[in-house]
Amino acid sequence: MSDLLRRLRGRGWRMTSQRRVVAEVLAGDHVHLTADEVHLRAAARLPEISRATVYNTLGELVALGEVVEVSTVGRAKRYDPNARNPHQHLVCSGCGTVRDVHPGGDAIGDLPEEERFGFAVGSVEITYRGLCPACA
Amino acid sequence: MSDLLRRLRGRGWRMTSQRRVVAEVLAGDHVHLTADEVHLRAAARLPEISRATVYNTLGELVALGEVVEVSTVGRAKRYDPNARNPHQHLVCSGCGTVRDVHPGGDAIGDLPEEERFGFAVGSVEITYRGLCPACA
DNA sequence: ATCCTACGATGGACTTCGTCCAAGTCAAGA
DNA sequence: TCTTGACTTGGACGAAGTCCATCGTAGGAT
Repeated sequence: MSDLLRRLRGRGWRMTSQRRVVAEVLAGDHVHLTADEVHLRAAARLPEISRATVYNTLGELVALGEVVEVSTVGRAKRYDPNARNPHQHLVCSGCGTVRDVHPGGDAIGDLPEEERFGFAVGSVEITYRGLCPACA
Repeated sequence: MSDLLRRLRGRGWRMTSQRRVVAEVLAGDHVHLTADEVHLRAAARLPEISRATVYNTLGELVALGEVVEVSTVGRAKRYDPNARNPHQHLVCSGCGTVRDVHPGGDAIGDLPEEERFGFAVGSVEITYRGLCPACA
């Protein structure tokens, strides 16, 4: 939506048709797409867009904090456009569905000083695993 | 260690020199190695061992629950031989090093009922990210 | 102890995911 | 409208991992 586009413009992003299309694809559905899926959907609107541009743009969106990379075990990275609303993921071990969840608690605070090994801990990523109603 | 080897043998694993070497490499240090590092170390003892065999063996160890795959964003998978002792991970965003940590708190309990969407939540995986002293 | 055979190992081709680069294009400020 | 440097392109490249036909061998059978 233009919300995202407006924010990007406000940060001095040079607006090109390619970047607009990628941003629109991401904002369109709140699904977790792979880079290739983003490219596919972007190409539906702008056939000449190149893979390199999609990768570049996704990387920039991640750097700007507008999108989060979701690490999936073994497969291609997925991009989560819901970055402004901090959340975690609940994954069905049966069918792979991903849902956004908002646990309470303070996971970073739960890591004791002596377990930090001098690291500057900046973020925490929590993945709940289980079976969805359909798979149970 | 022969602990691991004994368990594997007990499960009907056909013991070959390649599998023994891979298991020994993993059990040797409690470090989180990539498949390539495992191959490198295994080849130091058994020069002819192939990459495919290392991948196969690691996959089997994971399937048997003896080793856990650590998903790292954008880097090669790492293999954690410490699967029998539940723990979480602290990952350096700079160099990719992984350390085992034991946070307090009750992450599963922190997920409210209305955020579970009817899932039977069985486990939680927490990854802390930050910069290690060397990369900071 | 030796023989058999199905399971495991091999290595090279292949796939997937992603990055890099030189050259061309174009958004937006002057 | 002109200029310029940021952006895009496509193809080569690279890293990680899988596949497969063939060969070797662990370990049960004899």
